[in-house]
Amino acid sequence: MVSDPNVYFAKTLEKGLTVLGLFDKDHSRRTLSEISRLAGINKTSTYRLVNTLVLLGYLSKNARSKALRLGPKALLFGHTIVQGYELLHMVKPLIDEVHRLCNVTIDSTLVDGQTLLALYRREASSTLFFRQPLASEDLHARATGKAVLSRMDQSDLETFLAKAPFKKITPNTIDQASVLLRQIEEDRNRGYSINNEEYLQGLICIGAPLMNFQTGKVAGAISFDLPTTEYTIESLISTYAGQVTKLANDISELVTMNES
Amino acid sequence: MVSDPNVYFAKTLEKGLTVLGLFDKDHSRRTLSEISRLAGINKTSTYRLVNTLVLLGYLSKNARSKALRLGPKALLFGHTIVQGYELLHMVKPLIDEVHRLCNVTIDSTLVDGQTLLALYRREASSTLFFRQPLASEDLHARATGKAVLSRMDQSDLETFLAKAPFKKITPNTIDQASVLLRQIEEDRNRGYSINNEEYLQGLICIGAPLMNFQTGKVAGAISFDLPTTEYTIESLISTYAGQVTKLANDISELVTMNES
DNA sequence: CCCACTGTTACTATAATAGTAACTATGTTA
DNA sequence: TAACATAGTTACTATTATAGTAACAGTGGG
Repeated sequence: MVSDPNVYFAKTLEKGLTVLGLFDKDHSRRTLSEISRLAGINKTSTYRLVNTLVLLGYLSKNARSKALRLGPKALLFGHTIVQGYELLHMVKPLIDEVHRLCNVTIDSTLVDGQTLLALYRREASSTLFFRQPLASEDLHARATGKAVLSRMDQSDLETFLAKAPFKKITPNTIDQASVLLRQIEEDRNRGYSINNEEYLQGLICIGAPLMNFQTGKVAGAISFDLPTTEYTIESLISTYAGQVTKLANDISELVTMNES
Repeated sequence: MVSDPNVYFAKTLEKGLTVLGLFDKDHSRRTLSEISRLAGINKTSTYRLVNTLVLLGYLSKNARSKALRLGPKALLFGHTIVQGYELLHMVKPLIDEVHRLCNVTIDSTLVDGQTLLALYRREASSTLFFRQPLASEDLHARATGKAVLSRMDQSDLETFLAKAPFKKITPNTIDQASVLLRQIEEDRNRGYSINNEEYLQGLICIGAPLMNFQTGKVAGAISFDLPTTEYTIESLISTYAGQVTKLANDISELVTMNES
C-alpha cells in the first residue's frame, strides 16, 4: 500500500480501494478478518470500510455466514471504469479489424512500471483456452514482455534484470539473463519478438512493442497467439511478422496521440 | 449519493468512489471543477480526493491542461473487480456454449432495484453493432426488461409503472402502461418476452427471466438478439423460444445456488 | 491588459477515524 | 455440556483527518 503523509491525500479512500481490490477472480469471497489481515488495517476500521461498501452495494454480505463478496454495484462500477478508459476504445477497432481478417488471437498490454497490464484481447474461437492474467510481471516469458524489454531504457531494464533468474513457467522459459539479453537485442533489430512455448506449452506468439513516438518510450505491446498444432515458429514469422509490426505501429500512433 | 449518519460509515470512501465513478465511456476526461460540481463536493476536498487517486495511479493528470482521466491502475482495478464477480464465471460457460451452437448474440443482465445491469454478453460476429448499455432503466423497451417485469412482484412493478408513459426510443417502443401490462401478462404465461424493434430498429430479441428459485424472486434476464434481415418475430420464436427458456432455467439454478 | 476561470495552497474548527477493549455469536474440542 | 477459540459487532475517546473559507497562482479568451 503506497502512502503519503500529504495533507492532500485521503487515506480512507486509499484503504477502501485496497479493500475492494482484494476481491478478484481467485478470491471472490472473503471474511472480515481476512481483509483486515491482508490490508493491514485494524478490525474496527476494516469493519467501517466493509460496512460502507456493503451499504453502498459494492459488497454484499451473507446474513448467516457473514461472508463478503462483490455486489452488483461493483460489477457496474468495474465495467464503467474499464469502458471509461479512453485508449481502449481507440485500440479496439484496429484489433478487431485485424482479428476479422486473420482470425487470430490478439492481445494488447500496457506497461506500468515493471508490470504488463491487460488492455484488450480478442480471441480466435479456436485458440486453446488459458486464463489470461490481468497483470503480469513475467516479462521474460511472454512475447509482449520481450517486445517491451527490447525498447525499455537502460535503467528500467537493469531494474528488471536485477531479479534474474526468472521464474521458470514451462521447460522453454528463459531463465538466464544472458540469453534473454541476446534475444531482446535481436528483437530490437527486427522489430518483433517471439514466444516459443515459454509461457504455455502448445502456444507460440509473435509480439511487437507499442511506442510513444513523441517521448520515444515504450508504452506496451501487442501479440498474436497461435497453437503449435497449426504453426511453427517459421510459419508464424513469415505469416504474421508484417501484420503484427504494422498493427503495433498503428496503435502506437494512437498511444502517442492519447498521451499528449 | 447515498448517505448514512452511521459511525461505521466512511464518508471519504463514498466520495472517492463517486469521483472515480464519474469517469465512463462518454466522459473519459474531466476537470477538477467539473468533478467538484457533479459530485457536490467542495473544491478543496475534491482536490484532495483527486490528488489521492492520481498518486495511487487510478487517475492520471495532464501536466499542462490538468485534465484528468483514468490511469492504468484503474483499468486493472476495473478488470479485477469484474473478474472477481463470482456469478460471471458461473454464467459464462453456459452462454458461450449456446453461443457456439447457435451463433447468436446473447445478453445477460441482473436486476438491481429498477435497473438492469449488464452481466455478460457474447456477440455473434454478424450482429449489427450498437452500444450496449452497462446499466439501463428502459425495462419497457427491452426483451430482458420485459422478462424481468413479467416476474416482478406487485409493489416493485407499481413503482416502475409510476413513471409511465415510458421513454419512446424507436417508433415501436411501447409507451402505454396498459399495452405493456397486457404484454408482460402474456410473457409470464408463455415464459419468454419479445422485443420487436422497440429498442433499436432492425433488431428483434427474445428474452427470458432469471429466477432465484429459493426466494421466488426475479434476479435478471437473458436475451437472444437477432437482425430483422434474417429473422421475423415468428421465426425467432419458433427457432429460439425453447433455447432461451432452457438457458434461462440453467442460469437460474446457478443464480439460486450463488445467492444462498 | 484585464477578466474569468481553474487549479493550488494555508489555515483551523469541526467532524471523522483509529485503536482499545469489551461483548456477542458461532462453531469446535475435550 | 462446558470450555475454548475465532469472527464479528459495538462503545468509547484521543487523535488526526477533513471540510470549508479564503487567498493566491496559472492560463486562456476577449
